[in-house]
Order: sequence, then structure tokens, then C-alpha cells
Amino acid sequence: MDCAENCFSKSHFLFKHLTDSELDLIISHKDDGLHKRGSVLYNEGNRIKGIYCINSGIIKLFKTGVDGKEQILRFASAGEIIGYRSVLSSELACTTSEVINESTSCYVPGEIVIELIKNNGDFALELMQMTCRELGEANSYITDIAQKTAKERLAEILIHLKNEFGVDENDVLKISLTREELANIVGTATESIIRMLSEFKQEKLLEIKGRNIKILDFSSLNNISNSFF
Amino acid sequence: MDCAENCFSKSHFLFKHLTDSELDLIISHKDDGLHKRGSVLYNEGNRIKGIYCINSGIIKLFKTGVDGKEQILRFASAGEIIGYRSVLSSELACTTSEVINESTSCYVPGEIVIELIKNNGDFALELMQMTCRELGEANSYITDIAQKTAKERLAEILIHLKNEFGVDENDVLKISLTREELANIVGTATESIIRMLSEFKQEKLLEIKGRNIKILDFSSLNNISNSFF
DNA sequence: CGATGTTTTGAGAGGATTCAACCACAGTGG
DNA sequence: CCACTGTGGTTGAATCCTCTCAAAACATCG
Repeated sequence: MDCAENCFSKSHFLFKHLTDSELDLIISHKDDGLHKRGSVLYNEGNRIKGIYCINSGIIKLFKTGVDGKEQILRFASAGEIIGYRSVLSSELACTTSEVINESTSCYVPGEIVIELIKNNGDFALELMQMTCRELGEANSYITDIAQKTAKERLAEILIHLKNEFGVDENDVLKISLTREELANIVGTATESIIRMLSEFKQEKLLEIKGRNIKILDFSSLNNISNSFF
Repeated sequence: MDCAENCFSKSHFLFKHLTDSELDLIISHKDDGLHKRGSVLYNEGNRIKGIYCINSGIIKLFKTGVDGKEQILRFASAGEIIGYRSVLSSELACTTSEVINESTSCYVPGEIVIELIKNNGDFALELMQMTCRELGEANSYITDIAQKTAKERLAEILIHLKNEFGVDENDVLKISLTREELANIVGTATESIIRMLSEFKQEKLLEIKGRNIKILDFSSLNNISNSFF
């Protein structure tokens, strides 16, 4: 439950830039928490006062569209931070963050983060780089979703999920999502996901048992996805 | 052609945080340029060494999809800066920037910007806020493009273009785009844009003369767009 | 075991793309 | 001067991809 391992240590890509006293400052103000599947760290539209550093588990970040349909924008797992966008831009939260796999995280008040940005140039720069990378990924996804077919996008997402979360000892994707959640990433209907998954299964690209997905033919899937991984 | 007015002045949202000596530093290293319609500041995949601050005109930023189709991600006009994402994340440019309306801009070497981030906390914070706002917009657009129909998106874009660039004395949108460019924002086919525009025209929502678009019924268009402007 | 949520399958409707042909217009060069 | 060329805009028809709706199978859990 303590975030010292995955977050506030010298091995963390972002917090490694902090001095010992800055680390002490953050640690003395942080607030650990354990969150079960389905619980929400913050809701779209909330005023967020701090950031969350994820120590374990998986969080999904999504927006709610006009008809109430979720659009999943990204996931966050060990070492990643969420909520910083709203804290830094002084805007309301533009996403809801909900736990997918039971998660421990710690909350750090926004003033502390802003203080660190102002006083520690390396920290500021690293945080900026992180934000810029995320923006680059968002731009790519806009292009994909605007131009690719649902099937191409599903193939791409499956590859992405493997790269981001890896596989277990049986080569099964570590992250397991409902069909609806997959649909809410790809931006399509649940039924379409089901049809495409069973199509991939028939073509021997995947093996599926419930929510467990095993990629059998990575390169064919990669070809279908039309991307450059 | 001098960028002192729109960029490097105390009235600029970002550069106002600089001290006089920092402003002098940036001004002594900047490089002004005039760019005609169609000219490209940098291409997707380029390694960018500095940022461009736009003094006048309009630039479109787009990614090129698999089949060579452009996806326009945003526009930049007076006072805005482009290229900073790649400079700060140390990644290759993820977009191409092409001039739509003849533009003057000035180039500032990346090292200067990074130096300023490290040394001036307020500047760093403001730049971060700008990036975070852009990220928020990108997230919204992902949701829109994934969930809305092409018609809803077109209505939304038209409203957006009016809000961002305004209208002239005849109430005509100041930014004029080809049908293809509109299609490349909305994420649809050129023919679809043509059909939808003439549909809007028939319903007396718009008046169209070539590339000049005049919004006659803003609120109906806003209703169609299903958004919260 | 019933109750609830998830997954699956089918059929039909609808939105959007593609392809093709055609027009308008501006610029080029013989 | 006029044919030639290229770009941008328009329209129609056929096709295809996806969505929606509905119903049934399945799973999970208290």
C-alpha cells in the first residue's frame, strides 16, 4: 500500500528529479488509498485538488459522450500519475477515473506539485515531456479513429494492450476487459466487437476464453492494424 | 514581420512571465520568416530543433494517415506556438504544419525554451497549462469522433471555426477552407461534406458562396452538434 | 436456485464511402 | 486565341460497414 516503491523513489522517471527534501515533502503530504474494482477516484466535471500516483492495479480513464456511452481514453497502472491535467490547467476533470483491477494509489495535493514545478526545472521539464507524449498519442488516436475501420482499430488496440500490460505465463493478456469496455476504447458497438473477435478467432489470430485473450498471430494482427509498431 | 507585437511581449499569455532579460535573450535568438500559402514549416517525422510563434496568418497542423489522407488536428494563428510538443518530448514531429493564410512567424531555438522552463517556474507552469488544455481538447475530440455522426461533427466544427477565427463585416467565417480540408477535420469523405453543407444550406442554416460560409442559424447548428458550447 | 449482468447471434435499417461522370474555373503554352 | 491541363466542386448510384433492436444463451453470485 505504500507508494514509496513505485512512485516516490529515485527510480521513478518523474520523481527521480526531486531532491531528498522534496521527496520528503511529497511523502509527508501524500495520502495512500486502496480502491476496489468499480470504485471511482474522481468524476468528469469534478474539481480535482491533487494528483494520484498509481502504485498497483489498473485504472481506466474515460469521458462520457452525449448518450452516456463511455469513451475510454487511456489506462493508468503502476508508476503512472493521473489527474495532473486538471490540476495543472485549473480546469474541471475532463475524464472519470475508475478502477478496473484493484489498485493502490496515493494522493498528492496539487499545491505541492505546482510548487515543485516552479522550483525544480528538471521535474517541470520531465512532467512536460510526459504531457507532450500523451498529447502525441492522443493525436495519433484521433487520426486512427477518423480514418481506420473498426477492425483495424481493434487489431491495433489488442497489440497495444499486449505492449502496455504484457502477458502472463500462458501468453494471455494481463489486462482483461469486458466486450463493452473494448468497444468503448475502439469506439464502436459492443456487438461489433463480439463479431470481430470471433472473426479473429476463426482466422486463428486469437484464442479467447471469456475475457481472457491470447494473441496467436501477432504479425497478422499487426498487418491488419495498419500501424507502425 | 516582427513578432514583438503578438508574441514576445508582456501582453502574451505565455511570454508575459519572462523577465526583461529573458525576453531579450529570446528576441536576440529568434528568426523571423514570411510563409506563403502552401508552404510547410516542418513535416511529420522531422526532427524539430525549435518552436515557431505565429505572428499573423493561419497554419494547419495535420497528420498523414495510412492511405495518405490528412487528418487536421488543429489550427494555429496569431500568438500561438507550434512545434513545442516535439521539442519538449524529444520526439520526431507528429504533424506537418502547412500555411493556409499567408503567415509571419518566428523561430526560437529549442535550447532557449528548455532553458526558460528550467529557470522560470511561472513560464514552465503556463506552458504546462497550455499543453494540458490542448490535451483536454484532444480528448474531447476523440470522444466526438468516436461517438458522433459526421453531420453532428460538421456542425460542431463550423461553430468551432466561428468561435476561434470569428467573422468579417458580412458575418462570413474569416477562415475559408476547401471542402477537402473540412473533410480532413471532420474525418469523413469530401463528398460527404459537400452533401451535408448543401443540406445545411437547404435548411437555411448556412449561406455558402464558394469557400465562404456564413452561419445563419447558430442555435440550430449548435443543437445539431450536440455539444456544450 | 432465481436474479442480474454479460455474451452471442440474427435481421434489418441507415449512414457513409467509393467510384464515376460532369461542370466550373484558372493557368499554361502552342 | 483556343486547346490543354489541373484543381476543386457537385451529383448519382451501388456498395459496404456499422449500428440498432430483439431474443436467446450463458455466467456469476448471493
